[in-house]
Amino acid sequence: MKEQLHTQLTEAIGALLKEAGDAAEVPAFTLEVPRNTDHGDFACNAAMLLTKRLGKPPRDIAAALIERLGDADGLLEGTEVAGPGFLNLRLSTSHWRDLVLRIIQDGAIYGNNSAGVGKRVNVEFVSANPTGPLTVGHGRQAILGDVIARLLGASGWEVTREYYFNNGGRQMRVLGQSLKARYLEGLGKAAPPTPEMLDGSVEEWPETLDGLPVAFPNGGYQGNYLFEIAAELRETRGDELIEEDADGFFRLEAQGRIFTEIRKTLDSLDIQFDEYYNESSLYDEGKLDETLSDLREKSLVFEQEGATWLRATALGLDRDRVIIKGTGEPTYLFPDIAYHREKFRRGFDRIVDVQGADHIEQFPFVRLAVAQLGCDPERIELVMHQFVTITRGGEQVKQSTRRATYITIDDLVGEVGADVFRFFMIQRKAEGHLDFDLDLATSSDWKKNPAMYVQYAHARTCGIERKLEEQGKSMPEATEMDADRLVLPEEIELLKKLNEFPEVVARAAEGLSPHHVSYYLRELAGLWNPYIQDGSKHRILSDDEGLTAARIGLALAVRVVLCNGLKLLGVSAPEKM
RNA sequence: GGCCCUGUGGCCUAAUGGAUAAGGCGUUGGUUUUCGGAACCAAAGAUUGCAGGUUCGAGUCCUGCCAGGGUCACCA
Repeated sequence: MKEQLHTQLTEAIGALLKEAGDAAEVPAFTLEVPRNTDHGDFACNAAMLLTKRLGKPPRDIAAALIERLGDADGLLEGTEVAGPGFLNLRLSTSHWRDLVLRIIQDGAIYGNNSAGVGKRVNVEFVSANPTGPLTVGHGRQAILGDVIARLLGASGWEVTREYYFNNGGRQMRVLGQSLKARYLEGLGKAAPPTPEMLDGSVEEWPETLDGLPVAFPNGGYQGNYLFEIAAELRETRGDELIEEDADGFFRLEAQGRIFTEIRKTLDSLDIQFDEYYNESSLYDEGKLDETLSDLREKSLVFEQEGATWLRATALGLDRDRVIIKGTGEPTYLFPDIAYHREKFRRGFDRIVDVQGADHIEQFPFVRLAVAQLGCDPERIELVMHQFVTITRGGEQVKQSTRRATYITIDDLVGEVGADVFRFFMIQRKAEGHLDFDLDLATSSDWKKNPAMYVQYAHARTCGIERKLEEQGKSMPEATEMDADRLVLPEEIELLKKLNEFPEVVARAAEGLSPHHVSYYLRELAGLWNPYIQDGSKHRILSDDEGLTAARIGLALAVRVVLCNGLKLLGVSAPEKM
């Protein structure tokens, strides 16, 4: 419908330009739903864009356009010139009549669009190293990535959700050492570090304490989960693992168990991945060597002080970076470049990386490096998100990774539930700081809790159907739902809101901005809850059968949109609360 | 110090370059005390951090400054 209007406008503008002897292309004008409802259902800015080319005042051009547009084949009921030269277009009533029926008929697919049909997108998110439980920061990323994937899916894209499993490097080695230390400590074969050593006030650690060696590495992982794994190992294996390698058995054991826990956590949030891309496969398949020699061919690699460097300054960046350490081990950056190149080779039209603010510095290096390898850098997009703070009782909860006093996703989901957790995590745009207010999330005053406010709006639409049943009446046929009977201002408001949904989805998907959807749902619920609340003003189930059918139609349409919207957010749409 | 992100009513925030900057929380004043179990209406509250610039038009884009956060590893 919007497309039709757009086409008609383009034709009218083209005709106008031709008349004026201007053969150039029609400029890209906007056709949008104005904030102010007095400005019609759509507003177009074309006239103002043409002032220079036509040398006429914008309002005159607008008037000429209106003349040529007419009623756009019955689509429009009113057109007018407004403000500095906007074209305000009002849709004919038949459109509103059709809307309710269309929503009900489309059902689960209402709101979808075809922007990405035939194209493939890769969304990489979480990608946490299995060194410990997922924290709240990972949680934000998990929900962001998942909802972005859902939005792109609703826009016709073929989506691959990917988790980059990065199990090489020093961190994992330290993890193995930490686990082995806990194991030995429990057997009385090693001494645990003192609290002073752990909190960083002792720089040089002693090799022994009370005659026992200190096995725990400086900077090791202090979380309780390692004690638990170690205890389990002692229970099942006794002391037979003493000779096992920290970087072998213990590292793999820790990695395996922790990753299992991570997947459990993700599962509890209803997040599944299509692909766990293993860093080590880049080594096994020679992708690193290949990338290195290709970069070398471009003179982007040099040796210095025993290490191999990427000449990033040649790409306009402010410093060069080591890609292979003096030890022969690659840094994080190197496989990451090869990895992104592989994403291109795997045939994705669009590559989306969801990353935390701490990772941001990495991105320009990867992007410019793969660009040198023949990949179109425009096709990689970064969704960067700031961190999450948690507030309880009006005070910020202190978090420290080093001391392992962080709050995990499991903690939080256990407290507020997956639905509230998900909704809260996409309430703000990604680049902004997010404060997770536990008092609000667990509040018994549910009206203040936006997740439940929206869910409740959905439950209420279902309540009407139950009520209908109680009264022993049957659901009216779709054809009886005559939206012409919906004439109250609040009903028109609702119809317009429902009409907006597909555009909200399209915009959120294109801009990789899930928060548009949560805002929209909050607004729709904000219209619907008061409407249904005040039964005296506009009863839905009344003696007037025609009106009843029309309002049931409205309720069903609202239900469809709330349900679809919540589904995009991965939040359940309960029929009863 | 370099680079990145963010500055919007008292608080939290929204706004594909569009018209009178939109919600929620809180505050104040009414209405309602009942349902289809989470009430409604109204009011107050803003120089969109500051100063320039770009143009028909800037919260949005550009430059400089100020403030907060992040990051500047042969960590990941």
